[in-house]
Amino acid sequence: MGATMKDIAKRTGLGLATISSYLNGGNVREKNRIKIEEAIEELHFEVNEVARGLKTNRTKTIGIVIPELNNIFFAEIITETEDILRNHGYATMICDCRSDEKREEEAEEFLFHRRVDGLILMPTGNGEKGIQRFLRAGKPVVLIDRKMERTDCDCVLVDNEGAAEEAVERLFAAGHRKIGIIAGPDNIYTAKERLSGYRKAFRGKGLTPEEELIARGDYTIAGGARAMRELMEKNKEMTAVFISNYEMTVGAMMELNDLGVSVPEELSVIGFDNEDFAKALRPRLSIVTQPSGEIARCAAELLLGRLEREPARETGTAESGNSEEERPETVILKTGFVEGRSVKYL
Amino acid sequence: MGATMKDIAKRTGLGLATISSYLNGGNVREKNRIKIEEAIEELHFEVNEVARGLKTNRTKTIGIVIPELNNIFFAEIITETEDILRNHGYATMICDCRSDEKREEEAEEFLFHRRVDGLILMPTGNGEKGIQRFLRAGKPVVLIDRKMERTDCDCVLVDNEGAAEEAVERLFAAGHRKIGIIAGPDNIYTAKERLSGYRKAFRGKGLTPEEELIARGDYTIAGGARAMRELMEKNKEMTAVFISNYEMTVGAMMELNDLGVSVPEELSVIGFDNEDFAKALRPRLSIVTQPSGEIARCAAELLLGRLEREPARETGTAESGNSEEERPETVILKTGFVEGRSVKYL
DNA sequence: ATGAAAGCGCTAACAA
DNA sequence: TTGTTAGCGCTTTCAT
Repeated sequence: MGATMKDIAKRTGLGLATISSYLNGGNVREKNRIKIEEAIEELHFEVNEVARGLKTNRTKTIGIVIPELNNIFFAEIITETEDILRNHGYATMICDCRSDEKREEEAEEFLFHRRVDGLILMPTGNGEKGIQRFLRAGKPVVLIDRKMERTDCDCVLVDNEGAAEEAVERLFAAGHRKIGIIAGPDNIYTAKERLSGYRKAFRGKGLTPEEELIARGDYTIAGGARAMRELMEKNKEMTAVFISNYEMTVGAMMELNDLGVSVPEELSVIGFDNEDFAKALRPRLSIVTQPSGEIARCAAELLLGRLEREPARETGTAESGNSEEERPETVILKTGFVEGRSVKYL
Repeated sequence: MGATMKDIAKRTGLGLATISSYLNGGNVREKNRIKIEEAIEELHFEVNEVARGLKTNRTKTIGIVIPELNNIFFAEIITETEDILRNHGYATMICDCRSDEKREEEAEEFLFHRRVDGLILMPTGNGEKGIQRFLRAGKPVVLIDRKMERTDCDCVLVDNEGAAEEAVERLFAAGHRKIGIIAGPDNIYTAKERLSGYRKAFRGKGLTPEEELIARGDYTIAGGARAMRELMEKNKEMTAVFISNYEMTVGAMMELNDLGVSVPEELSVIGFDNEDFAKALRPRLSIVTQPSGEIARCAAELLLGRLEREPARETGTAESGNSEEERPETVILKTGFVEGRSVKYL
């Protein structure tokens, strides 16, 4: 089932090359063009991209590995990326690794076997093995959200440290001093940076935060709830909290609900990400926002750029061609802040 | 770059068929097995699934077309589906068509050209053209969330009408009579069903809802907000509202915030989907929930079932083989209800 | 158990 | 401009 170019050739009495030429926008005599188009119509011919991919060694497919699809921040990035890539003729294969390092590596292997032309990765683990495989094959890799020290590829980040610092500074500016933080797991890049920004804000005031004010969440809703409870129990004098990712923000707000703590009267709160959620809360939550669209555009641009520049270089020769252009780039984007009514001015 | 089976054959002195046999779990003399494994190791050989797909006419890839990836309900289904499929060796190509019929059809064409083995579709439009293309080629299609009258393929739905009816009945049971609804666009299957359930609940009480109590949203956050405002303006006596999808629930709650309406004192509310959101609100929101995991499992199961049953039937012969098994199935799943504190007992 | 050879549907020289 | 031909990397008869 499914007509092939050969069928079209036979039907029109033309050669394979002519059909191929037509299909790829080459010059074909008007008369033949019409014949070909008729044949295509009648035989319901549709190009087989798989065969094309085998021949050209380019599948026009990009792999995306993501910790959780079921996470609005990542999902937003993916949507936009997929859109851009598809507009450039690229399909995307998405693998959700459920924040599991092993599954992440399996996904990379899986995608490599399917010969995707490039990889967009929001890393869960620190394993470079999967990435190196791509790099060695001359396939571009773009990291999103998290940096990996030793790996040589493009990278799109936001200024996590600055974002956290600014958020905490706002709390200071509102007169707060006993400011808690719900931090993330310390093996995650963004979590480290955000905690570091929190500390930096204290340092800027010549202060050092008490250790009890720092609660560890695990970037999940449940973890955020747990951390908030812990914070409330250990810090009777705490007047404000900064929550360092979206899921934990949801969890923390749930917990405050359960505890019957009123915001901002009894506790001021600044959360993270997802404007829609923030606006639906009462009172509206002040949050740090990340530019997901811009992140997606940057990542897609970096990837497409390399894809067009290096025409599937077959040889893995160490010598780099166009020196400047080939160097990995790191783009750092600014975060935003959306003011709600969850911070009380003391 | 990248070793091929031919390289392994040369290296080991064996024939291509033997390597292929080894790779596909066939029987190979112990001695040769070791040789092959060594060669694979040294040459960094990795199977080329593209070539395999061309030969076998099965890409082991499933296409998914979805209205909005950036929508928690769909995203949850996708995550689970992708997981199951990948565990069965299938990759998934996801296309977000942004609730646009034209883009939906483009996506279907796009995926067909890439020769995906099957399609999971959460339809936006009513165009059957894209689907027919798959069906004609003997490729299974599973519809999720929305039925299409004239199309002959498997389908996984929830009991939308029943869910809405039950929700409204609960409001009746709490003593409400002036119950509004934020309905969805009437060209969307689920929206029609849910509105119908609302009407049915009234009928069950021997009543008919006033038309002013029915506001049209468009299944978006902004639309939900708009509809809620409209409802509040037109119905001064309204004591309760049922909101018929998640995005509109978020929007409606935002609007109630802005209007300073307190829930449930001034207005009782039942929303839709997303337990996490519902629990983070104050007071907790009562909601109808959909079994996204189960939907995903059903869809994957139906698809994999057909994929295994019909071994890429080449011929498009009209006669159906195993009569019973081939008939399209429609699965209708039950919705759930999570009780919050957003309904006042009058 | 293994090898030889044909071919999946396409592209890309090279000729004509 | 068009036709011929040789693969891309794999699976799959059919022999051996």
